[in-house]
Amino acid sequence: MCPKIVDKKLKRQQLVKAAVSVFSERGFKGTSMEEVSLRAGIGKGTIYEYFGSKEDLFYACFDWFMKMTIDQAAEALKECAGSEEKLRTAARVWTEVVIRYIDFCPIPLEVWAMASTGSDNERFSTSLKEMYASFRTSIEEMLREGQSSGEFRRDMDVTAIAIMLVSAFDGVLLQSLFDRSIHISSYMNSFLDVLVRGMKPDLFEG
Amino acid sequence: MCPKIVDKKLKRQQLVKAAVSVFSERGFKGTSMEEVSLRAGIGKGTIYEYFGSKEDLFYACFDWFMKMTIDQAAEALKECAGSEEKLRTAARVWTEVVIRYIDFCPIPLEVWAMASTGSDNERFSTSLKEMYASFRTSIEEMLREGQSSGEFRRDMDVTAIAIMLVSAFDGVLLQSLFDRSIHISSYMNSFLDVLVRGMKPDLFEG
Amino acid sequence: MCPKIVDKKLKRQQLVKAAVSVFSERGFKGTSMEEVSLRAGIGKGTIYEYFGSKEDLFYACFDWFMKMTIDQAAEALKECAGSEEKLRTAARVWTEVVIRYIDFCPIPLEVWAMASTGSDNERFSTSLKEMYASFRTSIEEMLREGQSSGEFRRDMDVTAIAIMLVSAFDGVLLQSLFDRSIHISSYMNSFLDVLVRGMKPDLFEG
Amino acid sequence: MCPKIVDKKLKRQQLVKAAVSVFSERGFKGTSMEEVSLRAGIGKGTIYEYFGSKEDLFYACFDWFMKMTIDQAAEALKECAGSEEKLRTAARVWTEVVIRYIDFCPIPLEVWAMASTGSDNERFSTSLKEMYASFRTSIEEMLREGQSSGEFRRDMDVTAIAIMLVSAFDGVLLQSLFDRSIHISSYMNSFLDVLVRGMKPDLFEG
DNA sequence: TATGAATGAGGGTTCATTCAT
DNA sequence: AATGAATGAACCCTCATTCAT
Repeated sequence: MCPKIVDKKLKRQQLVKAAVSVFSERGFKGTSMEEVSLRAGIGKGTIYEYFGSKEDLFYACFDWFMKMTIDQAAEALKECAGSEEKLRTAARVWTEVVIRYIDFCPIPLEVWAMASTGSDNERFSTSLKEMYASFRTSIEEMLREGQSSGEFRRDMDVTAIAIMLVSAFDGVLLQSLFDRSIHISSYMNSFLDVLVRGMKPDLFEG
Repeated sequence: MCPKIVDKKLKRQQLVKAAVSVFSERGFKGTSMEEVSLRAGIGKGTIYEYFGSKEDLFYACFDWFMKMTIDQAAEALKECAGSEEKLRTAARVWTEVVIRYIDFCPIPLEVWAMASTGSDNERFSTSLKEMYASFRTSIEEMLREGQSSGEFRRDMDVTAIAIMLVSAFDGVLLQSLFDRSIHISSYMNSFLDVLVRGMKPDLFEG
Repeated sequence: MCPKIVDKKLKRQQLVKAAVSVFSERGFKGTSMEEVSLRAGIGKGTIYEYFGSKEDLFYACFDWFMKMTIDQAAEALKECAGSEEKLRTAARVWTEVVIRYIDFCPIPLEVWAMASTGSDNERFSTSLKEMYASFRTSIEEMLREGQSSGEFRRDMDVTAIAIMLVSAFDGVLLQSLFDRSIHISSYMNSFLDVLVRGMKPDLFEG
Repeated sequence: MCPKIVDKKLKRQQLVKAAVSVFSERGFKGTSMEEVSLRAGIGKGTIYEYFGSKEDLFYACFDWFMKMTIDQAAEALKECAGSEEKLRTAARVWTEVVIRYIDFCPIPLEVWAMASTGSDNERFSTSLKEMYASFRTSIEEMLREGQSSGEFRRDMDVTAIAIMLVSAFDGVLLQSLFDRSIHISSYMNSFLDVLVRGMKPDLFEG
């Protein structure tokens, strides 16, 4: 008469949480649906009530990671005033995410690997491209804003800087994974010091 | 007395070549030994005459990629004079390798993913760490040389710059994989223009 | 909430039954899990729901044979009075088991072979040794009982007789396997007639 | 002009010797032709110059064991006078063979296992049957001789005793394999003491 | 005659997915 | 809605045998 009332949204989230931890530890192919179900404390078959396939589940995990990152960045950038401050804030947020969620960082790495191989992973490469485009555009805007305001010199290739900054951000994620003793926070700052100096207008220009 | 005479070294190399192309397309787990054997034009069992396991074969592929990169860099750096030139040359070599071998770049990516998950891949994470340490040290040396010669300012964090540069290099590899339309060469140059400016001593210092 | 309900114990037993018949026909190495699954009328993968490996399955088959033999012997010996009667009953039970289960006797033979070669079959050799020790001890007890009661002479080497009797029992199993026309039952009796006569005290002793 | 002169007989024997040791350690299926060739110090393909198949090679090993046993028995029995002495000599020879060649005894065991399973091992079961028939007949003859000479009583089932004795001999081989601490020699003697007493005519018969 | 590189059929095992309950 | 027993395709690896040299 009255089927069991279940908060499917909530259960789905819990399932993703369990899956994230397993995928992070074992990688996509190394993870079995059975282990996910055990970690989540539910039956193996039940996963398929929430996700159509292992890939769907994995995609949800990646999606969680992406959204979490974007949210944190948006939140932090809301209150920033100057361009340089924004840039440094973006770097700080990314650093914090990497440090805080380092255990789950194998997931985006795995997605990179999946997107770069195989042709049937349209979904992953599309998401990745969108995310990158979005990040890059954000950075570009910051830089352009800085140019308008006179904070940054006008003769620099904004797109290039943006792309390379995003690259550097990805790179520190990678290195943090293999060598967790690296203090990416201070490195990132020292690096930005130099880079920002290179972006400042010449003093005598004015 | 007179068994079939075969150049095992050469055949091994050809096998690695075939394996590199399959692993690049399908990833480690997605690659079957059968497909490698077909691509190499040999029998499935023959692979095991040259490599003890699928993992061994994959490691050989990664090793090939690593050595190839290092060799090209060493070759190019031999004739460089100034520190900035060295830095730019290193960037150029990396860019060229990425462009030229973009189809095989999924392999280091896969290795990154393997090294970050699972604990039974000691070999891969060790190699990776060594390679990173070596790259970082090379860059550090260039920077320090520049400091000694007065090309670069003394108050910058050499280690931080080195780590972040290596990160940026890795990052462009990643982005190139997902968006092959990116002109990493020019981006890399523009980026270095800015960074190097930030590393130059203040004019009025002297 | 209501998964498929299966009597796993029962199904496990049925699986062992099927496996016993295949292993008997083809030997351990000659048996494929596929054939076992076909004989059992289930899918190949299903076997692994019940047994962790082929060796586990085989061990279960041997275990079944051992336990069955021991049970039958214990049952029959319960009602025996005299020592000679016990001895003859033990012989009869063994004979009956051999005749009745002759088709499955290759299994203990295979275990013998496995236990005598290779060092990674600890489990099998341990079980075998335990079983032999148990059999030998039982026989020894019968003989000693007979000595106490005056049925058997005191100057015989009880351990030696016990060991040799167990050996003879094994031996008839072997010969029955290769030549099924042998009437082991009557041979066993005739043999015991002679042996028992040799074990009786000299008439004039009293 | 003049092909290398090789003593094929000798080389064949050396090959069998190597094969015997490997088969004994690893069993038939567990032995690879490669390991045999290594142990024999020759090329893998060379084995096939001397034996048509792995089974042929194994058969040769078994044949070596059989012939060796028979030869030793024949040699020892040549000089025996009385029936009991012959019986005891046969037992002693068997015991010595088992002790001396215990490391190679897995081979007849393996043959038993092969002959009892599979239908395509005609050769092995035929040889086994012949060997058993021969052994049994020899024992029977000894017993009958003893009956004729008055050493043994006439009312015993000679065939039964012979079969059971052969069984007991096989059995001690088995037990020696699993428990090498057993002193089969003394056990065999003690056992024969009892059995022979049971075979002696009643004193007052005469 | 001797060799060992090459082969490919075969087998144990895993696991995403299905479906009866 | 939830479950877990069942499945079978897929895959890594072994190894007896062949054959070019």
